[in-house]
Amino acid sequence: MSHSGTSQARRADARQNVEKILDAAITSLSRNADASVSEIAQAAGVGRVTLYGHFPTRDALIEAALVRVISEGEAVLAKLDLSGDPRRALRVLIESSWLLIARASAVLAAAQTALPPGRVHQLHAEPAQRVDELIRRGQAEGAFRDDHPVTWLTSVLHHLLKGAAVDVANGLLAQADAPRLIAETVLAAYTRADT
Amino acid sequence: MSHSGTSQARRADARQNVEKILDAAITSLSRNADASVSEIAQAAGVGRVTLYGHFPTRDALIEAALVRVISEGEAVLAKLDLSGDPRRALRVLIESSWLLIARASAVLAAAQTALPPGRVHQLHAEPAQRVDELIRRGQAEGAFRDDHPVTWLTSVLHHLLKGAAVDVANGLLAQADAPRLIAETVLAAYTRADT
DNA sequence: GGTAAGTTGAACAGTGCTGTTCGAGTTGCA
DNA sequence: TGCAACTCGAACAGCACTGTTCAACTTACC
Repeated sequence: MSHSGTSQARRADARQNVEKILDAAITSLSRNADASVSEIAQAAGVGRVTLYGHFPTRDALIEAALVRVISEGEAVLAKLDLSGDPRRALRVLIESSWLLIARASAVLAAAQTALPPGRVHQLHAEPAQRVDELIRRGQAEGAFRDDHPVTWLTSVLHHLLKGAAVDVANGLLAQADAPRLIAETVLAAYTRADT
Repeated sequence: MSHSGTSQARRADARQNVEKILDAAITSLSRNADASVSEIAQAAGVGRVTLYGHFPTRDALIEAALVRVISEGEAVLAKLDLSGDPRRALRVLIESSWLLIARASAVLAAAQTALPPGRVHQLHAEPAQRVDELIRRGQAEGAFRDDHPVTWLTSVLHHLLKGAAVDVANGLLAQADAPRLIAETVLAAYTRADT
């Protein structure tokens, strides 16, 4: 029952419960950024005490959920072929990962208030850099506008993804339409307007 | 001391305190979406009991703050000349009101979790429609792309404004650069990209 | 089948919040 | 000057949550 350690020789159901809890944490935190531990435990179909058996504190649970959702995102990102035309690459990136990224940014927001400042950015740094490089390359090749700083362009991508997720959650936007609209909008935003 | 009523014959310092409280509520909620009543009272330089003297409940306070920040926005919006070239109008709209709108959306987010669902949208409907009409007109005149639904275009504007505010708060974006970047990005996003 | 590992609800202490009451102190205003 | 309006801190009850303990239970695994 000792939480973590070197993660060895745990009984099958224990490991399974950790998974269930993390899943429940991610979806619960997505719906409500300050979901209670009881709420998450219930969503996981597990007793509250069991949860505390695996995670010493609520913050630790949130951090674990964040790590998980980020590594999920990393896994998807790593599989993608982001070489070649930057505009195509960006489209691929958005269309194949927008749901995951939406989940991620929901948990990210939840973590932002619960974890020490900087910790989130630290965990998020690696996958973020991958996107960063794509955009930088796009600028260098003349595919994306270079009159805006990279940080702003990545920010735009981030906010539009997150915003679209919010819209879907609020029923203002259909799941199916989202990826296309996001991709077209981001590509347009990355292009200098004539006027 | 009776809260509200027909808002008459209140002593000067009382009215003044209500103002101080609302101001403090707006700025406090902008920093922290679930700021406590004590926090807000302290920020207003007022006792907690005094605050409860003016607002019966935390939710009532939040609603009042929302009403106030929205009407502030309305006041700014109403003063603007949004006729003529839609692209120019949109630029004017963003540059002259982005700070206010940022404040508004922060409080809006805070209210979203504290007020009954629909209430926020209800209060927000009027000023939102004004922007709606501008975008609709822009589409009709061929100034904005019409292959995306109006709801999405307004959403894009909304999310970019809010996102920029977050970036500024996090030190990722300079106050001074924000309006220009937002305006140029939104205008680009409203323009069909060649590719 | 036996045993250690894991789960569970009940119950506890501690904390921080909301909203209220009270009594004493200030202060606008006529 | 006087009084009602207002403010204020202290202190209260109620609630929800976080973590912890315990003793009984089920279950994976050899």
